[in-house]
Amino acid sequence: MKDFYITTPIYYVNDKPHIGHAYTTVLADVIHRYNKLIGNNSFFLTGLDEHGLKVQQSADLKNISPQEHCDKMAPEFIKLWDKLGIQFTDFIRTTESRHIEVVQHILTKVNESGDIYFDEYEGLYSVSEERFITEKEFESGNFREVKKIKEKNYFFKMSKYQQKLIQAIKSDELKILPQTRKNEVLGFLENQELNDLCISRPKSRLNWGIEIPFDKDYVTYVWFDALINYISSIKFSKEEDFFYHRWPADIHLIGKDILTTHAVYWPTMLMSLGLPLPGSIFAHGWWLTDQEKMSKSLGNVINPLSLIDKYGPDSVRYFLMREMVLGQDANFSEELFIKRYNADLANDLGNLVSRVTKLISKFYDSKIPKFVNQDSILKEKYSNILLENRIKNFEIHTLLKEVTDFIQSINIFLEENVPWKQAKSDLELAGDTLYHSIEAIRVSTKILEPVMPRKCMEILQILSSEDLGLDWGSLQPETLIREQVVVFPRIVD
RNA sequence: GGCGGAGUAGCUCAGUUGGUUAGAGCAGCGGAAUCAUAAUCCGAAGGUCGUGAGUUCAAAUCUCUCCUCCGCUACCA
Repeated sequence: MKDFYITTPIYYVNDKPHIGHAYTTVLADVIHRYNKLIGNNSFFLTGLDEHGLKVQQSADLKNISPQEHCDKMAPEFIKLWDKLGIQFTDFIRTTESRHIEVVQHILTKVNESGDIYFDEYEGLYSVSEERFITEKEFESGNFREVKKIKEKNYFFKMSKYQQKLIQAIKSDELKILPQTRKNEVLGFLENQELNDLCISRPKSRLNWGIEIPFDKDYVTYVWFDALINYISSIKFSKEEDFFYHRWPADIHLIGKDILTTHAVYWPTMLMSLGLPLPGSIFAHGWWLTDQEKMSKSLGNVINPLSLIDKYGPDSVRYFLMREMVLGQDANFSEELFIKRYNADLANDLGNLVSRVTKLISKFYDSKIPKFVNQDSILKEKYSNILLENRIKNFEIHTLLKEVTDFIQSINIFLEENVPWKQAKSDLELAGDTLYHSIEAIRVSTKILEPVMPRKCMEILQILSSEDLGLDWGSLQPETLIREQVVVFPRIVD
């Protein structure tokens, strides 16, 4: 069976990583880990986009070579991913030879198949920015020295695949999620004729790029180069078995700002190559901050990434996953973070762990008590969480809501059965209550583990059950509870 | 301008093909409990479901008017 294959965009090294990069990457990591949890082999690719004008300009400003600039930026990303516990399978940089070779191979192949032609391009050129600008950019009035100039370039026959692309999107052969993004792309494709894509830049103007293999005077347009990372990483054209064991990707995770490149350029490139299309493209929303509350003059601007140092990576991962509704924009503030953390992690889950483990220490000498009844309301509720479906539909947010609801029901279960009272008259009955409670905690933790790997491992270690799976009833009576620590200390202002 | 989305309790949002007193979490209020991280549980309160009209036995849910906000309208990366 083919591996599950998930990607993030490769991030442009012009910028230091910010919350948007972190969100996409955490989401990919979480989906990757969930797939492993349910028994799939999963391949998770992320990396860096290192060519193009802006990289060259950034390097020029610092008086270093573009490659040096990239080599300085790359560790910024890798360090952050390490901090956030990102377990990518491969990290690709577009300046690596393994990528460059594939890009050139593809250019050659597409050229030979007749999908590339040489033509004159006329556009609005900004002298100060050293690049062509769009009509929209021109209308914004932010560019002073704008000239209309002509330039010879190579074009990819994207328009040739317009109808085929519309068909693929309509039929969900290429699924674009969420639905509104699919509508957007279809509206765009059906209402106008697609133009061909200019895929080269003359070296006289820009030389930081991959040389066009059949014309030494040109380098490859950065998007044409960058998108190919999704297949160069997995050895397209080099190791067929390795490649087809992963391609097509199950999901390309992207921000909504790069929808067109992924939903139009990329699939048409694949069509030209005769490769299968990715299963889905998921465009997520953006993190917003309340303009009124976040202002420099008030001095209360917070860098979201600073929360990692302050409160730990796992709780940030949880917040990102829990707070953003699928595909929509979400608000970000430290206040929201603290509320969410205290409510779900400290008050509910963390406190519950203390509550139950301490009862077990007190009444059962720290050993998991025996159960009397096979079934309980908790076991039944657990069986209603359809983990696999949620993961297949990328409904991480809904899944987390279901798990927190389940955790709440453990607290209710305790209130109803009052094991601290039961224990005084009927140790066996109280033991049954506690077994079902602690097992419910264990499976909840297991489900949360892909989101909060380190913290959940701590809890599982307390229960001496790091190696147990998702099945209800795996926890064995007599298992020793280890020393309790406060896993999610409450945040007090 | 064109196409599309959204406007539901103080806040963040759920609300299947129209159908009993519109739901959840958080905040606030009252109470219970005291095993637990001043954590937990219960209860009440809180909404003319953006506006106006229409269709219907029945509309947050369908149709139309208007108001507000947002997205897309490519070949920047």
